[in-house]
Parts: sequence; structure tokens; C-alpha cells
Amino acid sequence: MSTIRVRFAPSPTGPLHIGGVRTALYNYFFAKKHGGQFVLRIEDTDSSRFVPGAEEYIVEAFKWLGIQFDEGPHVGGNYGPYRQSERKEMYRKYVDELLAQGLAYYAFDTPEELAAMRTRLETEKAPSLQYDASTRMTMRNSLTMSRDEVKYRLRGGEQYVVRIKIEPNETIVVQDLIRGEVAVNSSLLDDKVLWKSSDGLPTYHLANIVDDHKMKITHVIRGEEWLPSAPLHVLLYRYLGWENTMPKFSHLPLLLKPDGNGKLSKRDGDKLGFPVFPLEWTDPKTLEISTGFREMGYFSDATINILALLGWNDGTEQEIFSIDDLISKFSLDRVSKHGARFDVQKAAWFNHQYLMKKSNEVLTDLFIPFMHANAVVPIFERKVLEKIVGLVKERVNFVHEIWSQSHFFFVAPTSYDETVVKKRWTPETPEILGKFAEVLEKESDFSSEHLEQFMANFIKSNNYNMGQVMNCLRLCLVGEAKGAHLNDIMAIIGKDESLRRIQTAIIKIGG
RNA sequence: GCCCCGUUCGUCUAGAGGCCUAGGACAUCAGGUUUUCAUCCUGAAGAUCAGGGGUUCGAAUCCCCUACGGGGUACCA
Repeated sequence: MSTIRVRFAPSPTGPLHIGGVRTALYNYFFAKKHGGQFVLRIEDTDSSRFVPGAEEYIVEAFKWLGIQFDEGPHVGGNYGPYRQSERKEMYRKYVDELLAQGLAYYAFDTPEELAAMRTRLETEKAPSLQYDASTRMTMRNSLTMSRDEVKYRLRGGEQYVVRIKIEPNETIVVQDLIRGEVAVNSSLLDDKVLWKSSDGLPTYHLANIVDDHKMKITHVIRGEEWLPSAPLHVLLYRYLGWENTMPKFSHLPLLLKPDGNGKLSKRDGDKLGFPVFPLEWTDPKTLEISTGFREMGYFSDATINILALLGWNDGTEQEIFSIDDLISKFSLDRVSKHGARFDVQKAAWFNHQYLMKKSNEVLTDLFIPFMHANAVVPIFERKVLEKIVGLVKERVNFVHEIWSQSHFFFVAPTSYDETVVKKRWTPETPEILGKFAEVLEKESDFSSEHLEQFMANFIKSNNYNMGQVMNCLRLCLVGEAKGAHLNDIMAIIGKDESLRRIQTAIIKIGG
């Protein structure tokens, strides 16, 4: 058996959408599982839609995700070039072959004539509005013109397209690994344009088939939006005599909007506060910025996990999968057939799972920039920072949230939560806290373990109860009713700072 | 309009004719643990399997129809 070869073939018309990322991921898992190759091919046959920076964006996105292409424009390979615009000369030969065999024909109709045809058919209530077997003999093409006239026009440099000639009333069957057999009557297909003389480039359909054939692609795994044109592709393989080595098809379900209807779009991200792109993207024309998973604080491994499970599962109750897990467990027959909605909350939960598994060292590296953006003084030693991060990491989904859970280690409270004050701060509180400060000042062991014991002893020996002391002490140190254990906080900020915060609170809140 | 694909808790999904009084996860709610908050633990609620017809002793699972959703219908990919 030949080696498995799959490709991810985006067109550089803008930033890569997470639906595209998921498609690439499934291709990657499938290839790696079977020891095959994963190829990147840039489908830039529509010169008018080219967006500068889009290809670089795609490469960077996969770099961030840690997904490597075995072949592609930036890594090379034996089947290059990997940009269709650079493969220009390869396609014409096949167009000529189809033309010579009468499987395709020249068409000279202008856009206006095509539009006129459609309006005419519409008013006639024709069953189909297509350029196909039922209409092509009424149009200006090499089937309706004399050989000489065609020659004359071509020589004269008249613009033309080459269309595939589809015979009506044939059943074309597409074998899909996810959906099974999909049968379509050829009368429903139109004579698609395969080649445009305007830019000397093939359209997607032809380029796609030629490239997949020449690159020895064994499996085409792509979005469901391609399913309707799959019969055309099967026909092209047949026409070109490549049907026996035709790749196997799999059409993936689409990613849908989290609310309402339709497929996921760029706007949804802005509206609902979640990224639609892997990385931030600045539109070169409008300069509009769209945020990405990376910038929102998602880890790349969490992102892969989230996307992988939108339309696939391994049949068990496992939900956390490493890349290696996904490679070993992925299979196309467990891909679902229906579209999936992106769930922001579950995505955050996934990120939380990955965050918890990261070491304090790694998280501290990631947290330091956020700390610098917020903290002024004091700056703790590295080891202390790691400790702080370790104390709060289970409370956050994203690294940037660490600051909001740990700011009180760095900065003394400037105000005190009104409702907590009202509920907990009694007339006796200043006296109790004053007493506590007094004994605390004499204490030399400021380890977290000892402080815990110390507080318990203080409360017990004075016949206070826990809530009476702890809640108000927390108010002094944190400013509100949340945060890490008080003994941990005091151990980190130290004796002087602890006493200062207690005094400040007693003065500010009063009796 | 026409064609193709789909339809199980709010969301992601398990389910390949009897194991389904339909399981899990996220979210929600309630209890518990905790010096607060969060984590964590336990539990609850939540899907008459889109609706209707068949087939079968038996259907979420097979077939048909309808509805709804999605996709396609370009000299875009």
C-alpha cells in the first residue's frame, strides 16, 4: 500500500478561520496516525482575491499550534512548487488534453451574455439556470461555432474560458468516508469553467484535481461546502484518466455560529467575545483588528483539543487529549456528520484544565508580562512569584486572570468592600485586630505553616470565634472577601506589610 | 427555485434493532468540604431521541414523507 498523503489547501484570501484550522488538524491527525505526509498547498488561482500577509499568517498560525507540514511552500518537498500560481504551466497541458478529446470546449460568452442567459431562463421558468447540456447550444462556444471561427477568435486574442462538457443523465457516485455514498445525476451539474484566459490560470476545480493527482494525494479531507462539487471532481478524474488513483473523499461538518443561524463568521467573534481566528489579524485594507485564540490567552494545546472535539470524539468519555493522543486515536469514521456550535464556556474550561497542568515555572514566565503591566512595587523574587502563581492558578482559566486573583500580594488594598464591612466589621473589631497586631509583631516565624497555627492559637486563647477574626483580617489584607489563605498571604507579604495593612484598615474603616 | 448534507438535554456529544426507565462533559441549581472566594466532592434538574407514517416480536438506531437547519447553485475557493 502506498503511503498516505493528505493536504491542507487554503486560499490566501484572509486570515485562517478556526473551521479551517480544524480541517487542517483532522488532516494532520489522519496523516500522522498512518505514518503519512501532511502537505500545505496554497490555492491562489484567483489573483483578484489575493490578500497580502495571508499566507504568512497561515504559516505562523500552525507554527504557534506546533503543527508541522512535511511539505509546503516554506519547507519544500519533492512535489513542489506548492503555490498554484507557481504551477501555472502545469495545468494548460491537461486543459488541451480535455479539449482535444472533446471533454471540454471553448466559450466566449461575456459576463453580460451569461447574465442575460440566466434572466431569460428565469422568465421562461426553465428547470435549470445553468450553462449545461440543455443550454450550451444556445451560447457562443466552440460547440456552436465553426472550427475556423474558433481559431480566428483565439488568434485574435479574444478572451475565453474553457468549460468542462458534462454528459447529461448519468449517475455520478461519490464515495465519502464520513457520509457513505452520495449519488448525483449529472444533469444537475453545470459545465464549470476550468480555465480562464484572462489570467492564464485554471479555476479551483481543475487545479485541485491536477495538483492532488501530481502530488499523489491519497485522501482529500475538506469542509462540507465542497460536497456539492465533489461529483464534478470525480468526473474530472475520470476525464483525465486518473480515476483508479483518485483520492478518497471525506467531507467534514461545518462550524456554526454559537447563537442563531449560519456558519461561523468573523463578526461572531467580535459580538460574542471569543476568537474566530487562531492569531490576531489586522485587515490590511480597513486596518480592523480581529483577535485570536493566542491573544485571548488560550494555550495552543488547549486550542487543538477544543477544535478537535468539535465534530469528533473517540467514543469514550475522555475529553482531554494531547496531540499524541489525537494522532493515535483519530479516525474519520468517528467524525460526526452535523455542524457544531462553538461554546465559549466549555472552551474556557478546557483552557483551565491545561492551565492547571502547567508548572508554576512555566505559568510564571507567562504571567510576568501581565504583572509588569499592573504592578509597581514590590517586586518579589522569582521563587516567590512562582509560589504566588501556584496559590492562585486553580482559580483561573487564563494566565491574564492571575493578576486579578493575586493583585493583593503586590498592592495593598486602597478600598474595602462595603457589603463585607457592613456584615463583618463590628465595634469590637478594631480592638481584636489591634490585639492581633500586637502579638503578631512579636512573632519571628513567618512561615505559612506556623502562621496558620499562630492564628488558631490566638483565636482560641482569646475565646474569639473564627469568623470574627478571619473575615476582618481578610478585609485588611485583601480588601474583599476572597483570595488565598491568609497565612499564605501574610507569609508572602511579610510582617511589616501585614501590620501596615491591619493598621491602615483600622484607621480607614474605624470603629 | 433547484440540488446535496444533516436533525439525541441550552451547548458538545455517547448510541451501529433488544444492554436506553437514553450515558458523559460544559453551563445551571442545591448540599458538603474550606478561615473568605475559588477549586474539589456529592446530588438535582435538563432530550416524549424534530414530527408523522411504516418494517419488526421489539426502533434513537432500518425505510418513506413532512418540517426545520446547514451547504451549494460564479471567469471565488
